[in-house]
Amino acid sequence: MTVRYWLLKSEPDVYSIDELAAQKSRTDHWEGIRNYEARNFIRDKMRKGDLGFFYHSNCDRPGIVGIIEIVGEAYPDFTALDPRHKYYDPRSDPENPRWFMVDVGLVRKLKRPITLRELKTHEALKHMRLLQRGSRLSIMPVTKKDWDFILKLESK
DNA sequence: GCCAACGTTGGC
DNA sequence: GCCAACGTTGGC
Repeated sequence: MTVRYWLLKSEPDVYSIDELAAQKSRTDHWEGIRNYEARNFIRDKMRKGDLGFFYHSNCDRPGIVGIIEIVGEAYPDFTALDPRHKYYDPRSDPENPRWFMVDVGLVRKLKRPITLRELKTHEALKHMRLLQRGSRLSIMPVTKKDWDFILKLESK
């Protein structure tokens, strides 16, 4: 079973990598995905043991700040079913849940953030979905080649 | 704070 | 099924 690689976006004002680091056993659920393509990735393609980049979006210095591991298969996003929750979606039904979440564990923070700006300077990464104009997808696959390339930047 | 690009909704 | 209007994302 081969490991897949992912990139997961979060706004640090909403949920930062330091908040994940502060959790018990540095593990938490990844809530609030409300986009069908992103949902399909986590529900249908993510597997326990896959790895992901933790990406800070909509902030001063957007970029990759850490590595996380998917620690379990997707299950229904309970925040969509709770009327008092800000992520409540009345169209989600407990019998037929519309939204899903996964649990993730922090593997480590990067030694330094690898910013979006830096990623954009590399011709080799030009094809990445993250770098496409207008790309807003919050969960996306990353090829092993790109994964390795980006991790090499960390020590440069 | 601005705004381009995007995904979703809903009238027709 | 089309597509205009809308709300959201997210870089800058």
